[in-house]
Amino acid sequence: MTKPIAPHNSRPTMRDVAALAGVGIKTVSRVVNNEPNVSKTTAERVRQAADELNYRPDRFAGNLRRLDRSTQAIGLLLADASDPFEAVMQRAIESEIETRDMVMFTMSLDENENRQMRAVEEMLDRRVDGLIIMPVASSEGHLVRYQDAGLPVVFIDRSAKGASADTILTNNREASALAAEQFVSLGHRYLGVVGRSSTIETERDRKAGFLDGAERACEDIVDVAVEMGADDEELVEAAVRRLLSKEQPVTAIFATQNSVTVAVIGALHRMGLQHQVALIGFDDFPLADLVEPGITVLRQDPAAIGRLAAIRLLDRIDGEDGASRLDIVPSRLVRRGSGEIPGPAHKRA
Amino acid sequence: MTKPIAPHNSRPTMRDVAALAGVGIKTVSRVVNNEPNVSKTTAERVRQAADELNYRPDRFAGNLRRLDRSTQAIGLLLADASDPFEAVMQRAIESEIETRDMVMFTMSLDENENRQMRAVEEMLDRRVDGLIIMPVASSEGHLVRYQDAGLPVVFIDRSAKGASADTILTNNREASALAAEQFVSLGHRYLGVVGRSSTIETERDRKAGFLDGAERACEDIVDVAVEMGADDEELVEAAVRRLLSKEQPVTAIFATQNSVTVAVIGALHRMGLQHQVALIGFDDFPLADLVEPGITVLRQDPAAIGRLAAIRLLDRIDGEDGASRLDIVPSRLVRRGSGEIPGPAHKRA
DNA sequence: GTGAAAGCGCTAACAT
DNA sequence: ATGTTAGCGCTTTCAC
Repeated sequence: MTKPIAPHNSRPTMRDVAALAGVGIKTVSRVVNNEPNVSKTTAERVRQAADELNYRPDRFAGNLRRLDRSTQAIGLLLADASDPFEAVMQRAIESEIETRDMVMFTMSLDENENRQMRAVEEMLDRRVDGLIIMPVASSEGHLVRYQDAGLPVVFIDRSAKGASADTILTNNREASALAAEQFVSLGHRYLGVVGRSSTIETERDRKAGFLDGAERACEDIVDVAVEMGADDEELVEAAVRRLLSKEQPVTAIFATQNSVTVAVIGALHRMGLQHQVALIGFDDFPLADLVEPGITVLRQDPAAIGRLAAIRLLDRIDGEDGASRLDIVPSRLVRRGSGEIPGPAHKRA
Repeated sequence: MTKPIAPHNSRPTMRDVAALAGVGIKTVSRVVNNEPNVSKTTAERVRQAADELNYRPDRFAGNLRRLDRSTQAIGLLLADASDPFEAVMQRAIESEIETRDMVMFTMSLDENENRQMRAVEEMLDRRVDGLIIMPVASSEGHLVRYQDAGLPVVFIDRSAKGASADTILTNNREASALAAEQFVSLGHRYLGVVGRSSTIETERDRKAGFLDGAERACEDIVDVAVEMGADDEELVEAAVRRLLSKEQPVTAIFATQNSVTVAVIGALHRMGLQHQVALIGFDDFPLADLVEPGITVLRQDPAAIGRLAAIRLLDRIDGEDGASRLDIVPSRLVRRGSGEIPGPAHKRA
C-alpha cells in the first residue's frame, strides 16, 4: 500500500504513430481499421511505426465517436458459475464467441432477484453487446426497456416471465414424464419426487412432468409423494426418510437435480436400501456408472445448450429481428440399473 | 440479419442532466462522482434530474481523461473453465472482487501457449486492472514488460517460470509424498503412478512428490512404476492394465488428478480389482464416498485458493509493492477405504 | 460553490 | 490517396 498507483497506461497513441510514420492521424486510423484508400507502401510504413512503438489502439476511445458502439463483449448471468452443469455451458459459450474475438463477463446470481437486477445494470454500464441470462427473478420485466432500446437477450435453462426473448431449454417435462412411465411400467405404484425449491422453474417443470407421466401411465392407482425444498444434503436425507416411512412407503424415487440425486444416493446407502428402492435422477454426473447399483439418469446436454445460446445471441447482435425463438435441447434416459429395479406390481416376463 | 443495427446507446448524457437541473455540466460531474463543493440543495436537484432521465455515467468516456484509468475489471485466465476444480476457484474469485464492485472476464487456455499470449493481449486491450493466470506456457516471460509497466498479476494453481508474481499453490509435493508413505506403511512395495501429460507443472510435482515419499518411506525395496500422458479414459485404462500385468504387478496406485482417478476407478471395476488394488487420488469429487470401496483422496481447497488469489491481486491493485509472495494452501488426506487396502508386506497389528 | 474552456484518443464528415 | 476539423462524454484546470 506504499507506492503511488503505477498506471500501466502510458501507451503510445495514434498521433505518436502518425508522427513516426510521417503521415496524418487519419491515415493511421485507416490502416489500423483496415479501411480502404491507403497505398500499400504507406500502409506498410504505418504498420512498421506501430510495431516499433508497440502501439495498440484504444478501443474505448474509438467507441466514443463510432456509431455502432460495439464492445465485442457479452455478459453471462448464471445462477452459480461453480455448478458443473453451468460451468460446461459457460465453456461452450466461450468457445462459440471466441470465433468472433468476443469475450465474456460472468456473474453469479445465487437465485437472488436483486443480484440479477444489479448484474444487468452492471453489464449495461459496461456496454456489453448482449446478455445471456439464466433467469432467477420472478419476473424479467425489468429487462424490457433495455430490449426495447435494442439490447439482445437470450434466456438459458429457464424460461422467463414478463419478457420475451430467444430461449434455450431442456425438455424438462417430457423427460421427467419418461421417468415416471418407466417406474410405473416396472410395477411401482408408490412414487416419490425429491427436489429443491419450487421457486426454481426447472424444479417445478420436472416435478410437473413427473406427475403428468405418472398420471398418463397409470394402470392401477399410482400415488406420488412430493418433497420439494430439499436444498441441502440434510434436507434431502430427511425427505427420503419421510418417503420411506409413510404408511405406504415409496418404492421408486425421482430426483430433480444433480446434487439432489447424489444426496439421495447417500441416504439410500446409509439405510442399505440402494438395491431395493428405484432411483432416476435428472442430469448426469461422473461416477454415476460406478456406484452400486449404477444410477439411471436423464442426461442433459449443457454444451449444446450453451452453444445454441451463443449462436442465437450472435444472430441477434447481427441484427436478426424475427419473433422470439424457443429451442428445446433433448435429454435422454441413460439406464444403469437404479432406475430398472422392479416394483411390487411387476409382472415377470 | 435484416434490420439495421439497433444501437442500445441513445442514453442521456451529463449535458442533458445539467440542462434539466439548470446547472453546469461540471456540477453534475461533481455530484455523480461524490466530489465536494456542491451545496446540498444543488446536489439534490441534480440527482432528481439524473433519476428522471435515467442517467448512467459513461465509464469509458470518463476514463479517457481521468488519470487512473481503472476499469474495475480483472481478467481470469484458466486452463479450462469447465473443469469443476477451476469452476470453484472462479466462483471464489468472483465473490471476492464483487465486494469492490469489480467484474471479471474469464478465458480458457486449453494448455495452449499461443492461446495464453493472445488472451493476455486481449485483456490488456480491454484495460483490465489486473490478471489472475493459471499459467500454461513454458515461460511466462512475455508478461514481464506488462508487469514492468505496472500490470498486477497473480499466478494460481501453478508456479510460473520466467516471470515473478504472487502465486497461490496447493502443497502438491508434500501431499503426494504422504500418499506414498501411507502405501508403504501399509505393506505395499510395488507402487504405480498414473497421471496426465508431464508438461503440466502440477502433474510433475505430484509425481515427484510421490517418488520422494516412496524413497523416504522405503523400508525394503520400493519400486514405483510411472505412467504419465494418460490424457483420456482409454489411455488411463491402458496404463492401469500395464501396471497390473508387469512382472511384479503394482498393488497400489496413485492418480494425480480428478479425472484420472475416476478413470482408474472405472478400469479397476471392470477388472474386478477394486478391492485388491489400493488407490489414492489427488483432488476430491462427489460420490467418492459412495463407490465401493470409498475413494481415499488428497482433498484440495479450490475456494480458498481462489479467494486468496483475489485478495492478493486486489492488494497489488491497491499499490502494495513488496516482493512476490508465495502462498501454499494445504490439501489433506481424506481416508475412505481405497487407500487403506493393505499390501503383501503388511504386518497385522 | 460554480462553470467555461481545453483536451483525453479516437472516428465522422468533409475537405483536398 | 491523404489530411483537416469537429466532436464523442467525460475530467481536468483554472477562473470566477
